[in-house]
Amino acid sequence: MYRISEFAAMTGLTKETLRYYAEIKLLEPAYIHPTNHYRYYDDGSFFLADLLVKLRCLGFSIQEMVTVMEDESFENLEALLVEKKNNLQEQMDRLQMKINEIDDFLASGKEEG
Amino acid sequence: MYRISEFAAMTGLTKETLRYYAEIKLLEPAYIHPTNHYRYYDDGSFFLADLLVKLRCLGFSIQEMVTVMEDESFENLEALLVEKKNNLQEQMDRLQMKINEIDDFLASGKEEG
DNA sequence: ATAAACCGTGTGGTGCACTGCACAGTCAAA
DNA sequence: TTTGACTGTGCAGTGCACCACACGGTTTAT
Repeated sequence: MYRISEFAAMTGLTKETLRYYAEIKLLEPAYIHPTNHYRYYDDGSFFLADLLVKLRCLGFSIQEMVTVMEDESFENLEALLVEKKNNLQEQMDRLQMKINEIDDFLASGKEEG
Repeated sequence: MYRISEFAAMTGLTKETLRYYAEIKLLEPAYIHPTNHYRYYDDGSFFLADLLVKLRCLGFSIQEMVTVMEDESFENLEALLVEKKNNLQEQMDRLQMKINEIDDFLASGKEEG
């Protein structure tokens, strides 16, 4: 069982983020001391926190991560990953369109100037 | 000279956005009535507003647009567009990396499952 | 026993780019 | 002249994902 600071160091999340994740029930401590309310995390918590860090890095929003965590068997995870991938692909397409627009903009500027 | 609602309809910006842009001196009305403080816009305003809409669509932040507008001759515009294009390219690269990570994630999941 | 380090709660702040609302003055048409 | 549409100001709120801080209790090491 790890206390919040130790667990923060293990996961790369800050203490504040861990408290926040507990508050919104995204990642609840494995155990909370009944009198002093200290949060304790275990190796199961670590597995989940590690997954959250990965998902966050992939661009998952808090709400999407909540959806992932709500399904303890993670059966939805693959579908959500595929969905996120499509999402990212659309973002890329939009960025490419903007780059093309800038190129047009620059080209038209050169003709006039 | 156009009043704010008419100008909003012309540009596609909302009245509130126009007031906000005036407040932060991104796009100031061509004329402000001295007693009732009504904002009036003209065709020069329209040219600028149209540019702002395009830049916003390209992903320019307010601060970047302010930088563009500060230079009335728009001599910096081309350099800023090139910079923004590189910026967008980097964003695309990061997105591609995330897509690759998801593919790895999905592939590793298939092996184990 | 005491000091340092740690933990809790609660609340407010951050940055971005607006949006919404209340209240009040103003203008245009009938 | 009255009604309704329009405009102004000022300020609070939005969503996201936290961060910072004050204040006070707890634990750990010396």
